[in-house]
Order: sequence, then C-alpha cells, then structure tokens
Amino acid sequence: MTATDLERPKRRREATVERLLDAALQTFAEQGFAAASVEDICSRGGFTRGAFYSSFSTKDELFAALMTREVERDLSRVAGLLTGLADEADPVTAVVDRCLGAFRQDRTWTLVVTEYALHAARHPAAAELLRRHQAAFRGELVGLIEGAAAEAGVLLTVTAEQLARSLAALHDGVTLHALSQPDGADDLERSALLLLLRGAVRDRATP
Amino acid sequence: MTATDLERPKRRREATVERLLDAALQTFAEQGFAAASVEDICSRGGFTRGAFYSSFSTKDELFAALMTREVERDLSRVAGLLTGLADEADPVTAVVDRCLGAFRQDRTWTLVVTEYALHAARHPAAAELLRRHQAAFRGELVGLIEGAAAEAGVLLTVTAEQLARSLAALHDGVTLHALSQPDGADDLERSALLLLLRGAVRDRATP
DNA sequence: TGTACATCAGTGAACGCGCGTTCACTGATGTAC
DNA sequence: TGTACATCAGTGAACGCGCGTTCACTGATGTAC
Repeated sequence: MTATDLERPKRRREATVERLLDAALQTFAEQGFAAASVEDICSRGGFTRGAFYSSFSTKDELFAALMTREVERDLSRVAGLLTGLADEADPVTAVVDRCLGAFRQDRTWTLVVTEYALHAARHPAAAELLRRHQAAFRGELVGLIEGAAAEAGVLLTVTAEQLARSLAALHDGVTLHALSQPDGADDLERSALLLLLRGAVRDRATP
Repeated sequence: MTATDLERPKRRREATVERLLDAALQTFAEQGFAAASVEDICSRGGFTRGAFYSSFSTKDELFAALMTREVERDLSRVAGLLTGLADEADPVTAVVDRCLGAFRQDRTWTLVVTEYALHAARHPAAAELLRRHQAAFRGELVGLIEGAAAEAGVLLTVTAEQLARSLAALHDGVTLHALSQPDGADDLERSALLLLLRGAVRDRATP
C-alpha cells in the first residue's frame, strides 16, 4: 500500500474542504462571521449543511481553518519578495512596489482578516494563531529590511523590528480606511510607506 | 411654556438612552455587534427589552446612535488639541504627544469602531456616517498640521491632506495591532508617528 | 472479470434554543381647573 | 391644595423565525476473493 493509496480516499474530502473554505471566505466578507449562516456558506459551495459537519465540528473551527489556510498563502507570498533584490537600483522603492503588488488592496481579504482580529480579541485560541501569523510575517519583513538596508548601504534610525511593526500597522490601517474610501488607496499606501521609510533612513552613508 | 418646560419630560428618556448607549458600548466591545443580544445590553443597563424598543426601533439604529455620540465626543477632543501650540518649542513632537494623550489606547473603543468600519462596508448608511466622521476628523488634523508647519517654519514633502490620511491610517493600524500585541503599543505608536513626520518634513528652512 | 461486502462523503429532515421584535399593560409623573 | 385626567417611560409575556447542530440514512467508490 503506497502513500498515494493512503491519500486517495481523502482526496474528495479535501476538495470539499477547499470549496467550503472558498465559500466561507466570500460569505464572511459579505455578511461577517456572526451574521453568515452555515447554510449560506454550504449552499454557496453547493453542499448541504450535513457536508459541513462531516468536515468541521463547529463554525468557529471553520473560521480558524480558513485563517490558517490564508495565512500560509500569505506567508509564502512574502517569502517570494525577498528574492533578487540585489539587482535593484533603488531597493527601498523596489520593495515598497513589490509589496504593493503582492498585497494589492483586496477588499474581501481585508474584511475577513480584520474581523478575525476582532474575533481574536475575544477568543484566546484565535489570538494565538493570529500572533503566530504576525510574528512570522514580521520576521520575513525584518529580514527583508535588514537585507535591503545592508545592500543599499543605508543606516536606520530605528531597529528593523520597529520599522517592520510600523510598516505592518500602516498597511493594515490603510487597507482598513480603503474600505470606506477606496479611491486612490493604492497611491496613498505607496506614499505613506515611502514617507515612513524616508523617516527611517539616515541620509548620508553609502559606503 | 418655556424651553426648559418643553424639555423636561424628555430628560428621563435621555438619561435612559445614555445608559443604553453606555451598556451597548461595553457589550459590543465584549461580544461584537452581531453576537451581542438586545437582552444583554438592556440587562447591563438595568432595563428590560421593552425600554430598548421605546427608544430605538432596531439594533442597527442603536449602533448608529452609539457611533454618532462617540464620534462627536471624539471630534471635540481633537479640536482641543489645536489650542496653545504657539508656546511649544518642538511643535511636531508636542502634537504627537498630545494626540497620544488624547487618544490613548482604548481597547473598548478600538473594538467597537473597528467593527463599525466593517459594518459600514456592508451598510451604505453606516458608511456615510463613518465617512463624515473621518472627513471631519481629517479636516481638524489638516488644520493642525498646517498650523504647526507654518509656526515651525517647516516645509512638507507631501500635502497636509496626504499626511493627515497617513497619520490617521497609521494610528488605526497600530491600535488594531495593539489588540493582539498590547505590550509597548504606545511606544510603538509614538515612534511610528515620529518616523512618518520625520519623513514628511524637509529639513532646512526655518525662515 | 464478477460478486459481495465495507467504507465513507454527503443528504436532508428534525430538534430545540435564543433571538429580535411586538404589544397590552402599569405605575409614576405632569397638567388643568 | 386637592382631585380627575392625560401622558409617557418602562414592564414582561408572547410570537414566530432562523439558526447551529445532530443523526439515521443513501448512494457512490474502493476492497477482497
């Protein structure tokens, strides 16, 4: 009995879970976690409620599974940003533009991740997952900042850690504002991030 | 019949509304808008549900009324920040410190206002109220920035409007992060705001 | 290949609970004379 | 000041709906021989 044999029976179930998670993402974005009913999610995915409960034991568990999946996707995207920075003439601007490209304003995702942040404020287990995500994300960002700073021969006025936290907070704040003021949100984010970076860089240097 | 006579019969009702709004603020913070039941809110305020429905016609209306009240309090606080800046040696830092003092990390408020931002993304009428709030708030901030810049003889690298938007977004992002990482959030916000301002100020000048 | 059996993903009816909202009412406060 | 009436804030029982969750079942897929 090979590994593929072992997995085959699971395949269909996994596909079902994926479809349910896709449906949940959209439904939570449209209605919010508490207001979205299990029935809404299932019918969007083309299932009945029974299918849901044969893969998840509660609605809360579904939310956690959704976040876990999306967070992993997120992290693999950041990791990709680190590659090939050496070739860039202006690494600071290049990084900002890459980040904006990778984390383009995504209304659906903003709605869901923000709701999860609120959810986490009330559910310790969710908070734990969120903190892990943020820490991993920040870790990538710190590496990225230190790499870029060293490469560009630039000195920072704060630690890379502080800068990473500030950048992450700024990003989240801008995307939150973009929910009610979508016009020019990308431009705003770009200029705001550059402002922050300009403030964090000590001009002279260039060794 | 004097104006006070006209108002007197309303007095008690107004007090009830205030108590219900206070209770709603706490309850929404603890449980979220959708999860908080009308019964939870009323019993926290010391009323039965009937009292609620003789002052509000739906739970949604209560949320709007709560935001309207809090937003007005908020705005009057910003207005206070504008006074007496002339005496300050370092107006930029002074403004940051005043803002941090006035809008200290307030978990309850962060939870509720963030939830309202999500709510507004799904309810046009709520979005309208939120936009009005943000516009008024930003207006005050722009005035504050322009005043401080002129006074300090400092030139900005972006418009005061852009800077105000960035500062507001940064503030919201930091308070949101503070929900899951409360340690040192005030320090983080202070240093992040200063970074942003440092990036926005052209050094030379002093006319 | 064919048959008998086992597994398991997904169905859909049922349950019971708690919610938002309504409404007929009560008791306190205010008004008229 | 006293009495009769009107107003109105708040009560609490009732209603009906939709929700999360359960469970006995079905039909398709996989396994053994």
